[in-house]
Amino acid sequence: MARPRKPLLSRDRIVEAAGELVDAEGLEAVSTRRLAAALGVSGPSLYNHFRTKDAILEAVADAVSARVDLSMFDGVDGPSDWRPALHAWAHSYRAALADHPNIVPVLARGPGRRPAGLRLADAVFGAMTAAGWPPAQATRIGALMRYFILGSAVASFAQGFVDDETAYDPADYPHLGQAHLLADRRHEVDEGAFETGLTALLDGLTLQYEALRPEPPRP
Amino acid sequence: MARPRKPLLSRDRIVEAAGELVDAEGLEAVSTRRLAAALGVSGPSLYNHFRTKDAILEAVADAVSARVDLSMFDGVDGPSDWRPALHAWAHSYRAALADHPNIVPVLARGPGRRPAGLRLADAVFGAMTAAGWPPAQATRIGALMRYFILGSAVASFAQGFVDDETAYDPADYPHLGQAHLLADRRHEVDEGAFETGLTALLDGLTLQYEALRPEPPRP
DNA sequence: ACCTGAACACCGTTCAAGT
DNA sequence: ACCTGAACACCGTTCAAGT
Repeated sequence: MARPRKPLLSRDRIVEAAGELVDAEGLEAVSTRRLAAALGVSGPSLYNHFRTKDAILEAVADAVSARVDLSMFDGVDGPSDWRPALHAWAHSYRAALADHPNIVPVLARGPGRRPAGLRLADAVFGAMTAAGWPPAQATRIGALMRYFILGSAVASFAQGFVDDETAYDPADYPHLGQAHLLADRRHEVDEGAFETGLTALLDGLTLQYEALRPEPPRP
Repeated sequence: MARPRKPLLSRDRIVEAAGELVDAEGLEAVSTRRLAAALGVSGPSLYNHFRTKDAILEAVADAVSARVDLSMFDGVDGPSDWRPALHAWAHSYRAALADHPNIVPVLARGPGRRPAGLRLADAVFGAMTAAGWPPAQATRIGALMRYFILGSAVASFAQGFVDDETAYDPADYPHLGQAHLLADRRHEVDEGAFETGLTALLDGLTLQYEALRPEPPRP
């Protein structure tokens, strides 16, 4: 066959298959030939729909961003709204990344020109300024939340340790006696740390917010 | 030449050259052939000193971990010490990563069996427990600090936006009108966000610490 | 022990050729 | 317009051969 009457491929089909391959086997497993084979097509065909392999991965990443709920920012317009919105958003964001951890390194490169990534950045910034944060602070909040959430997805703590008791010699690492157990409890550990960190972050931001708009002095 | 009387290579020389290549041209630029050429040697020679290319990158990453100052944890043994220690450590850690941003994705995979990475995890955990944090909380602090610090290095906010005004159509992204300026001010923006986030995190942890050991009730 | 060139099974991407 | 096979310049890694 040369050209079929109905196109065999579409951008959507390619992105879907690429996403499945990334989820199942990781970023390194995605080659144009492997992906094409999964779609029943030859390697170079993909280049009729995307300029590069990287553009395909960007599209996969953006599809993940698109699943992050932003609706909690809609009603934000005062001092009492921003905290719960940020909390709910952070959890939605993290959940989306946890569903597709292998693509996170691509997301970490930034929104660039990816529409869903940009919508996300726009929504946070808009909501924080609406809540009364000065623009420079709103930018910082968007940035630091990004650090924490992406960091939690890309730099899992528990998963970073090896499930091998002998790897952690007490003579070298006196406090890592239990570290080999982390791998087993990794969801528990990483989720606990995420919630603890998120709460600390929001508590700390609340202090800064209150310092920004001081209570009227009591008589 | 076949085998020279003095070895041409050593693990240290390889790690040093690999680090320079990563810093100068990025992770993707490191191929065994390119690295070997920089060392005046043929590709397969490297396999006499490292089992895989990945092991070389792990060694480069560990050399970066080794430059993180841990001395501030030495004297920690009470309630007033942990916060400044954590603050100083976070800055030292971030500075080390900022010097070698291209290797951060390798570091993000976790300490695994890398000695410097393990020493770092050991020191934080040891200091937090010494300061009176319960072990489960100490683990969480190590994890959440890791998320934030690695996240700030791997998921730069300012660098994530494109330096192109037309990329951010106000109709699509009403609040990103200034986003194209972020690239220019990226150090300022990312450093400001890091400090703001770190302060918030430590403020929040301080609240948790105080809740843990309540003040003796006032009569 | 430590280096070499040849070889293997892969890559991403280009391009002329087909319909 | 959209697919194909052939081709190019690369990869990581193995291995027999050399000293």
